[in-house]
Amino acid sequence: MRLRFAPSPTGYLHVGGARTAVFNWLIARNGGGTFVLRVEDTDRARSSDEHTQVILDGLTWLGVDWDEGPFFQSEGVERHRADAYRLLEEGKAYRDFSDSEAVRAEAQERGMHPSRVAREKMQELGAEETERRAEAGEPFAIRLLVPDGETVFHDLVHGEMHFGNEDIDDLVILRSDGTPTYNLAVVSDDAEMRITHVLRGDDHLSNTPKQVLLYRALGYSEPVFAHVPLILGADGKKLSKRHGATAVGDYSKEGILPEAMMNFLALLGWSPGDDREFMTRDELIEAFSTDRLLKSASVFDTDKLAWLNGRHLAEHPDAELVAHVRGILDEEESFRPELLGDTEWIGELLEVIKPRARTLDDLADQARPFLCDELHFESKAVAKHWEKDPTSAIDRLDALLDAFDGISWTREDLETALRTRAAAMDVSAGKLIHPLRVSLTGNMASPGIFDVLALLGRERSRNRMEDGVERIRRR
RNA sequence: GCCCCGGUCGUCUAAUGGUUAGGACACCAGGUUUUCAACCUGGCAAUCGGAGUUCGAUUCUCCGUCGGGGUACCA
Repeated sequence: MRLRFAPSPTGYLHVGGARTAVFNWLIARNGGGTFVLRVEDTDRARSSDEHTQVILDGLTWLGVDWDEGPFFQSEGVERHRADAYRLLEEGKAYRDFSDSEAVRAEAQERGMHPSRVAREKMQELGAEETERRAEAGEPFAIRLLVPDGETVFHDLVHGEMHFGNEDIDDLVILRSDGTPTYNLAVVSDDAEMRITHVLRGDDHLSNTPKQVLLYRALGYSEPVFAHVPLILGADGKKLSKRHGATAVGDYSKEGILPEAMMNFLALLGWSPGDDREFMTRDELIEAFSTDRLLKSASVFDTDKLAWLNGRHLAEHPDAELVAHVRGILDEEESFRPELLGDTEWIGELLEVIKPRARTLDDLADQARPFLCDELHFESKAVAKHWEKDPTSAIDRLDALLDAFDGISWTREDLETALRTRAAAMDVSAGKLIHPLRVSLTGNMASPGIFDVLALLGRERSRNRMEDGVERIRRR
């Protein structure tokens, strides 16, 4: 089994393309096949090395690795050209000297397809004249001469497909400037690379009969086709930039984990058949099969992706999470990277912040009060728990400073001390906890307050509490 | 216009010629709790419409409708 992913480097790696890549990769890995990467850069004007690199990086990030390539379609132009000329010599294609603009206008006028007008012109011209003009160096395009009849092929997703050849135009296979067109290039390349399974987006379904005709005309053996449905935006329209993030790179920037992205993408247009949704890479490879591919388009639901990411986050190795958090917090001036060295402490921290985070960005936000000295005070928290009743807030922080004085700094003892003091003051524990949380984290919400105290340690906690008292006084 | 593809809760999906049409995300309610999450319990919610085949169709067929793709000397 030989499969391929063949993106054109005219933009970033779109999630739809990424999903196609994932499907191909999954099939290859599941069945011991070979996965080939081919960059379709025949459209020179729109292609760039930069885009190619972005696409390669995106695949690598996702964990989609290739066994062969990347090959570049532009490297095969000589072969493409040779294929086109062979068809010409064999009478399966013809020269088209006409001006494409004029032909299109005429076709429009006569209600015909442009290629049929071109075919008519070719026939009017006659073989001799055609030959003469070619020898005189007049430029021409080469069109495939579509035979009468019907083109039938099998699609793994859609079943047997029938197309009447009268609906297939005599497509240009070689432009008048000598460059091959897409349909010829893919067929020639897929044949050359001995691709056995072509799985791609539904948008290529209508191209397939043309390509099948090309395979047959060239005498190349046809691959098995599978056309997977498209991915839509939340409004049910084709996913585009106005839906927000559509590039794989956008999601990596937002703190989505690659294994979560792959998991989510695999579930768009495919399902394992049971109720499993959270799946590791290995589980996906194990479970994947083309016969469970779906026919209908699906909507890219970022909420579900976020949920899935949270699940993967919980299973992700701590060391890597720490590296990500460091990357994000490095921007922060008061960041103290040396704290990351204490693996036991970091482990405890991650344990309490992981369930509160869905993305790596969330995780960094949660970790910030513990890893940075400078707090970002949430105005809502300050207003509610400090400013509404500043006197009580100060009293309560002072009381806690006193209550915590000299005790062993453990979750249990801290809790006992706080609750005892609350009882003595005849207030609920929450009344002490809320202003305390603001002083320790600057936030409205945080992990359990005794976890926060323990994680911060005596020194940093007391400093922040004292600083809190100062801040309230100054207001 | 012509050709082609598709249509199960808001979303991702499961299922079968006969089921109370299942699960998940989201949402709502309750529990837990110092907050926010996480977690537990419960709830809301779907077979695009119309014919036909059949004892019985969500499932099979046709028509319609809606959505999508193609119809380039783009890929």
